[in-house]
Amino acid sequence: MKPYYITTAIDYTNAAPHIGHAYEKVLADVMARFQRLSGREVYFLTGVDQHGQKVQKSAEKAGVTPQEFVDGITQHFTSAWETLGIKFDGWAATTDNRHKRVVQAMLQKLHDNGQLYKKAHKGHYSVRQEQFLTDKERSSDGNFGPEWGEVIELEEENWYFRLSDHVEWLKGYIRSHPDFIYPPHRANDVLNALEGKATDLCISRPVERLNWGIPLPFDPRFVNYVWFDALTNYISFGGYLADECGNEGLPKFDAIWPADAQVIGKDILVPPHAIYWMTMLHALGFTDEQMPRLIVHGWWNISGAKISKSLGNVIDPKVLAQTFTADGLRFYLVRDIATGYDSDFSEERILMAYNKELGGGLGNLLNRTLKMANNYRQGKISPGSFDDEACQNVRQVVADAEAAYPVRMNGWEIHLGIEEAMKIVTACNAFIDLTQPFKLAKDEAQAARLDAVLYHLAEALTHVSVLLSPVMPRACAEIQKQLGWLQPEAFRLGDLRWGLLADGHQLGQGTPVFPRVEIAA
RNA sequence: GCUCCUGUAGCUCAAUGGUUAGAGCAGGGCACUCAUAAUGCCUUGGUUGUCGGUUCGAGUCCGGCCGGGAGCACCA
Repeated sequence: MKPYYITTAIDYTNAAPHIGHAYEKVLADVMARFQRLSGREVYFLTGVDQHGQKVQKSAEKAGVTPQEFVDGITQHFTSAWETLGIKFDGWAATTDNRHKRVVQAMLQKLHDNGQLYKKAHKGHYSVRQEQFLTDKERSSDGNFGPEWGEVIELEEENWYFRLSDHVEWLKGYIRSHPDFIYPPHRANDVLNALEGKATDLCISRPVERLNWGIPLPFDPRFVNYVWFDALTNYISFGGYLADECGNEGLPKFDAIWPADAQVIGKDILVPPHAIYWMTMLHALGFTDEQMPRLIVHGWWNISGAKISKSLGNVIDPKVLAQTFTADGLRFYLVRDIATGYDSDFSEERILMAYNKELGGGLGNLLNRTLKMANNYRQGKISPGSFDDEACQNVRQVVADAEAAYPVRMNGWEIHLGIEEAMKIVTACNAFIDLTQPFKLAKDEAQAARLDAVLYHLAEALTHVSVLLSPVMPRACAEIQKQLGWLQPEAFRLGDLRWGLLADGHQLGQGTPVFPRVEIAA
């Protein structure tokens, strides 16, 4: 099976990352880790979009070169991803020379094939914003508002991509490939946007207006503008045209393409990814079988401005990670939203998810299990010979969860996959209250039963630690450390079976993995 | 304006046209003491936005109205 190639949108290096950036990367990272755990080879690409006018202007304002400026902002991203445990294989920075070479080679190819042409455009131009204005920019009275400053008539030559040549193909492709976009209802938006007259895509800016970009190889008076630069990262850093461009240190393109998942936000589906990106690939000669799959996620809405009072700036992922640990934040970000839909970020909810589900549920289960095992058996456990309905039920819950979990995860229903794993936690806590091992310990005649109960708890927890490891890699490693069980490097989901802990297994000491967070109201 | 989605418990959401519309959280009560004031059990709570239609039967299908949201290609 080909490696699982997963990408995220590359973030614009104009400002530091916020919770939305973090969510997308966590979502992709969870899927990448899940696929690795499933035994699939994975290539996970993420990165930053460093060119463009906003960067050029911000750098001028800051009195530094554009490269110095983007290097600074880029560090905010890389350090945030390190904090959050985002484990990517490839880093796509659009100022990377390997990327520039591919963009130029690609543009040259399209130029040679007659897919690009030059024409003059006359329209309303905002001097202050340095951009042409469309009717959408007009205010309700039909004029351009004061925010645009002086608006003049301007004629300018630019290069265009024959996007309209590929629209009919795209419509047919979307209709015949229901899996192209997840969730599928988004495809309607694309088809709706494709109704009406198709127009071509402007892909350049004169160097006088924009110089912070990649020059067109066949016309150096122009710089490439946005899409053929930013979107191309998915293939340039995947090894596309690597031989021809002399690029090294990249994957074998034929081996990893097409992307199994291009994780993007709903704001950049139409038109960039669903229309520009797809027609670009088609123009380059990619076949239907070589088209990527788009995973479109929703947004975290910040409802009301008052939620950050007691937490400080709540939308800064680093602050949240400090309060709830990186894994606590990762858990919340994929637990409290359904992929493709929006959710409201709420301080109350993240506090609840952390304290109740992780602290009171999973963490406390581990802690009470380890304390009892250490108090009654010096931490040494044995399955023993005792069995009853309660024990069987625990094993059944584990088996059911492990059957449902990969189905949910593969279908991008991460929150439901998590729910499956948490069912084991709930069942184990009920199992303790039912069997009352702390009472069994006082009765020597119940020794065999106590052995069975303790073993079932520790074994079930081991399984949970594997299932949740894509979501909370560090916390699950800590849980496994306390359980005295080291997950083998090559351990896969398919290796999960009852009896991971050997007879006589020595458990470690328990320390709260998710210490309770107290927040003053 | 055009296209599409949506309205179910305080909140977030489930319910191939078929028993008495379910679950989690929040709220209330009880139990327990191994554990991070943790856990378990029980429980209150709904005229399914509204009006009409189709049907033996409608949360589900159709239409109107009211409310919420999304998208509509040379904006990054």
